[in-house]
Amino acid sequence: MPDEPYFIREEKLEVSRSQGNAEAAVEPLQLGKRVREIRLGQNLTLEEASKRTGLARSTLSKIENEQISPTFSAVSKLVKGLGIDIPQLFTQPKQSNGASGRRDITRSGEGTPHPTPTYEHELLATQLTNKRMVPFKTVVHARAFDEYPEWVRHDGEEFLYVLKGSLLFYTEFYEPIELFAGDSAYYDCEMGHALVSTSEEDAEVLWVTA
Amino acid sequence: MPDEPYFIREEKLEVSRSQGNAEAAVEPLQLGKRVREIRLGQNLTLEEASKRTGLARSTLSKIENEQISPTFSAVSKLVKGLGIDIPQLFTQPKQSNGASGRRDITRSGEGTPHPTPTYEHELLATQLTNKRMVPFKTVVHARAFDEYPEWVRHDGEEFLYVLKGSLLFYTEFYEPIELFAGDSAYYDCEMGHALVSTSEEDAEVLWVTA
DNA sequence: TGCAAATGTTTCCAATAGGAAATTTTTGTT
DNA sequence: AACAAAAATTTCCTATTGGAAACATTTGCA
Repeated sequence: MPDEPYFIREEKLEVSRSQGNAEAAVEPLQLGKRVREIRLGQNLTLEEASKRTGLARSTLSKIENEQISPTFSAVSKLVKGLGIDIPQLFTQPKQSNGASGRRDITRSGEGTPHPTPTYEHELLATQLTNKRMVPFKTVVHARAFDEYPEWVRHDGEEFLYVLKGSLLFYTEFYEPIELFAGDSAYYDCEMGHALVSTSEEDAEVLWVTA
Repeated sequence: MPDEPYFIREEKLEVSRSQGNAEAAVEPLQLGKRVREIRLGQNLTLEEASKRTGLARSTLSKIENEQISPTFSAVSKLVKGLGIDIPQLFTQPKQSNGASGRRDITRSGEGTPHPTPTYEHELLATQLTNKRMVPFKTVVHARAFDEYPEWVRHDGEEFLYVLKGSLLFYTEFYEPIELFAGDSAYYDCEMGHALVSTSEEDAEVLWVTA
């Protein structure tokens, strides 16, 4: 079972989801569909997308139709060329449709899970693509700073809000500071950062990246 | 735009989203290096990592030594099997490069108050300027939709998370929907929107605009 | 030191990704 | 409807990936 990542498995049963949004059926993520949505969302033809990404028209077609599994190099080109938000690729699709009247509701606990040894992420609003922000709720499993092999660093800015419990907020250029429920922080993600729970129960935080 | 809260307007959102530029240097070096760091950080041998990810020992070795560019399928297995934080894989650690090491902590209740008839905002992280996002916590005083003279509309996108209580989320193009603590929403702000508390106590929400 | 087990690398080859061009499908126009 | 142009898919081929096993290196221990 741990063989195929859950979001790639193709023939998996369709978990039907309650709630309005009609038609449910959370299809396991199909990278191709995702890419196609994003491309069409930008009104690009394969030819144009090809120019932007440097990938052949035929290759793009095959990727979108799930006929091949692109190499990391190809995915990188896609990401750069189409300005794709990385987490988008790893989260559920779902049509969001044009104009600026988009809306995506995520019920408590119904986000897309993404566990790591130190954090347990729950990605929110994953049905919308092309978002400026990436929101997710996280349970902080880490109990000591040395559980992190290295600083977490990436592009952009991050807003952090402590929902439950307390934690130590480590950053590369500042002293660690303890945060409690209701506290928040805003910081540049290029600066190494890491969280460590200090409360009895693992702390819970809300994170938004842009 | 009518009704745009001034604090959003003033915040100078410099949302610089790099859109697709052709060609571009791809293959952010050292995917392999990062994988190795992460694996060693977890004290795993290639053999163990192989079991966890379902990739052959030799394949892992080649990935780590940058001898091959793994397929998306392989990368996915890596991510799932080793619990890798996705953005970490696609971005460079970029060491001291960052002049950007800003950080702003806001203690619970210590934000900058900004009351209106319907909302009571508390602006967070106000010490930092030039942010991409504007986070604020809000108590929803409104008890009926008609307390709003007109739709609230402004530029950008908004993420909403219900901290306490329950409320009705009115939007211009959708049916109103009731949200409870823990629920969240992501929407385009050009679409009229408004909140109305339905719980005994005024609902509290966290808002992030970009 | 010597040797065995464990870990990591390389080789070989079958499977498959990616590009160019041919083919098919869709779209728009008269 | 018929045709042309645009867009997407498929074909064919070469280059590259990924797995099994051989090979090499390191580690641990007597």
